[in-house]
Amino acid sequence: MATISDVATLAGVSTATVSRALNGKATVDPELSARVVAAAEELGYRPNGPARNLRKQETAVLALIISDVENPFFTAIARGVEDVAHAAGYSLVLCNSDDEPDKEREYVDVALQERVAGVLLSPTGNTDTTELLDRNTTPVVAVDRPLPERTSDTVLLDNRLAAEEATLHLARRGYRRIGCLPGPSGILTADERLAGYRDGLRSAELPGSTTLVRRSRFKAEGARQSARSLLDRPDPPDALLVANNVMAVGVLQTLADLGLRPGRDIGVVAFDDAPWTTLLDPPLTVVAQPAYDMGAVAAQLLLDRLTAPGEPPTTQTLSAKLVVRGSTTR
Amino acid sequence: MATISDVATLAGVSTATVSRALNGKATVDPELSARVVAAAEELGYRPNGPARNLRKQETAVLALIISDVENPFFTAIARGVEDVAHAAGYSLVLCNSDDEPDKEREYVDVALQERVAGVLLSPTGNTDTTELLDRNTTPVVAVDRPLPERTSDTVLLDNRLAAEEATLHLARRGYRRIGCLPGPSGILTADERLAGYRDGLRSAELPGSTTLVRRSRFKAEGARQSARSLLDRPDPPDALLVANNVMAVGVLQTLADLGLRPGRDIGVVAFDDAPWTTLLDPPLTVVAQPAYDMGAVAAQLLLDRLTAPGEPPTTQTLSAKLVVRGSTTR
DNA sequence: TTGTACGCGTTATCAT
DNA sequence: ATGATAACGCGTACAA
Repeated sequence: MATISDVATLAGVSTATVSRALNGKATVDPELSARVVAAAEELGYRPNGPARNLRKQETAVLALIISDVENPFFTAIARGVEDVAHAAGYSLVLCNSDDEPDKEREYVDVALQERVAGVLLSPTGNTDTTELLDRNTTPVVAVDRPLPERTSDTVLLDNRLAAEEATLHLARRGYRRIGCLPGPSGILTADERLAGYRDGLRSAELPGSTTLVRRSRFKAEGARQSARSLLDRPDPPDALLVANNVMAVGVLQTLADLGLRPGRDIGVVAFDDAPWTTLLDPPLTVVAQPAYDMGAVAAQLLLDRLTAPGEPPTTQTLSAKLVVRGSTTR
Repeated sequence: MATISDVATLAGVSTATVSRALNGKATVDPELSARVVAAAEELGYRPNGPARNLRKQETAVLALIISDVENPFFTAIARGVEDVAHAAGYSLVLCNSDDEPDKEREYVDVALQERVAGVLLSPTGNTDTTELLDRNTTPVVAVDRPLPERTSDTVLLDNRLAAEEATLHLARRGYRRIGCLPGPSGILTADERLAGYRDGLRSAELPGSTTLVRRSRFKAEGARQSARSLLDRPDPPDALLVANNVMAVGVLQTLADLGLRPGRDIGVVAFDDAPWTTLLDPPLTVVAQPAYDMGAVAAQLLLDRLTAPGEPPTTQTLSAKLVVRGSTTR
C-alpha cells in the first residue's frame, strides 16, 4: 500500500509538504497542493491509521460495548451514540459483551490497547473491568447501568420509579397477585426494577411475596422457565411485570402455550417498546425507555469530557414512559 | 500511560527482553520473565496498539459493516461472525452503514485506514465502495449481497428460490392475487426476491402484474405506505410476500389498521424468522434465513483468506427454509 | 540468554 | 512556503 513518501516522490515534494497539503495545514502553495492531491489520488493513497495514531497520540474512534446486540434496546442506544459521535467526526465501533464479564473485560482491554478516544459501556458488574478502567485515563461513560465501585459519567433510567408505576398500574387495573421477572441479581437495572416492583406493591397495599419473583438472565429462555415455574404454582400470579423485551418474548410464548390470554387471564407489562409490541392481540403494555436519547446523551457526555477533561463526573437520569395497551385490560 | 521502556527500567532489563517476555517469544530466563511480568502488572502496562500494529504491519481486528443494526437478521449475522472471529483470536468491530452508500464508503475507508485484517460487508451497491476496495489488498467478504462489479468471497442466500417457494406456497393455499413488497430496486436481495416471486407466479400459472408490486426501502414506514397503496386499490391483493422482518412490522400494522386478519382475509409471508413472529395471532409464516450461519461461514471464509491469500474467491449460497404458520391459512 | 539499534509511517519542530 | 529530521512505542535482526 502506498505510503506518504511514495506520494511525496511522485509529486516531487517532501513528505512534510504532503502531510500539510493533505491535512489542510498552514499555507501550502496551491500548485504544489494540487500536485500532491493528484499524486495521492493516482496512488490510491490512504494514510496509515496506526502510524498516524501513534504519532498524534490520539484517535477519532469511540468504542461502545453493549451487553446484547440482539436486544433492540441496546441497538437503539447504539444509534443514538452513533449519530452524535458521527456528527462530531468520530467513528463508532460496537462490541458485544453478551453480558459475559470476561468478554466485557476483553473488549475493554482491546479498546484501551487501541487507544480509542473514549469508551461507552453498559457494565455487567465485573469489577475487573472497573479496575482496568481505573488504571487508565481513557474517559468512560456508563450507559444504562453504573460502573461498580467507581464514579464516572453515567446515563441511567429511573428504573425503580418506572417499575413502581408499572406495578401500580397493574394494581389499579384490578390485578391482585402481581409477579415479577426482574432479571439477574447483581445487575443494577434488575435490582432496581425489583425494588420498584416492591414499592408498587407496598403503595397498592398488596402483599409482597418472594414466591412471586423469579430471577433469570435477560434472555427468552430464562424468562420461559421463570414464567412456567410461577404459573405452575397452585396459587399462580394474575399479572406479570417483565424486565425487558427479550424476556417478554419468552413469557408471552409460555402464556400462549398455557392458553392464557394477556389482559383477560393475566396482566402483562414489559420493559421496552419494541416495534412488534403493537402487533400482538392484545397489544402489549410497555415501559418505554428513551433508548435512543440515552445513547445520544451518553455520547454527548463523552464528547464533553474529551474537550473538558477536568470537570467532575455527572449522572443523568432519564425517565421512562408507561404506554398502556391491551395486555393490562381485562 | 506506561510504555515498554518504563517496564524495562522497573524490571532492570532491556525493552527487548520485556517484549520477548510478554509475548512468550524465544527463551527468556524465568526469573527475569517473572520480574518483567511483575513490573508490567505494577505499572498497569498495556501495549500500545497503534505502535504494535505499525511495527507488525497487521492487526487482529475484523470489521463488519452491516446495513441496519436494528434488524435482527443482521445482528444474528454479527453473532455468527463474532463467535468464529473470537475463537480465532480476532476482535470484531461492528459498523452501521444504515444502508446509506456514503456511510458505507466512510466506514470502509476507516477500516482500511486502521489497517484491519479484513472486512465483512453487506454492500449497499455503492460502486465507490467497490473501487475503494479494489485499490487495496485488504481481504473482503460480502455477506447477504455481492459486491457490485467485483468478485470476492461471498456468502449469499438463494433468495430467488426462497421467494419462489414462498409464492408457490401462497398459491397452493388458494391465494390468487399475490402482491409483493420486495424492497428497494438496485439491491440484489430485493431484485432476486422479486424475480423469485415472478417465477412463482409463473409456475402457479397466476397472472403476473406489476400493479401488485411496490418497492420501498427496507423499513417499516416504506412498507406501510406500500401496503396501504396496494390495499386501497379497487382490486387489492389477497396475499402479500414481504421482503424482511422490519417491513413486516409495517405491513402487519397496516393490516390491523384496515381490520384485515392475516390468513383469513389476506395471506402473509415475510422473510426472516424473528422471535416475535410466533407470538402473533395467527403466527406469521416466514422464510427463515440461516443468518447466524451466514455470518459464521463468512467469517470462516475471511479467516481462510487471511491464511491462504492466493486462492480464488468462492461464493457460498445457503438455503432458506419456509416455516409455515397461521398467516397463510385461511 | 540478553542488549543495542533500526525501522514501521506519520506529524511536528526547526531551519532555511 | 518548504524541506530535513526527530519522535511516537513497539518488535526483531544482529551482536555480544
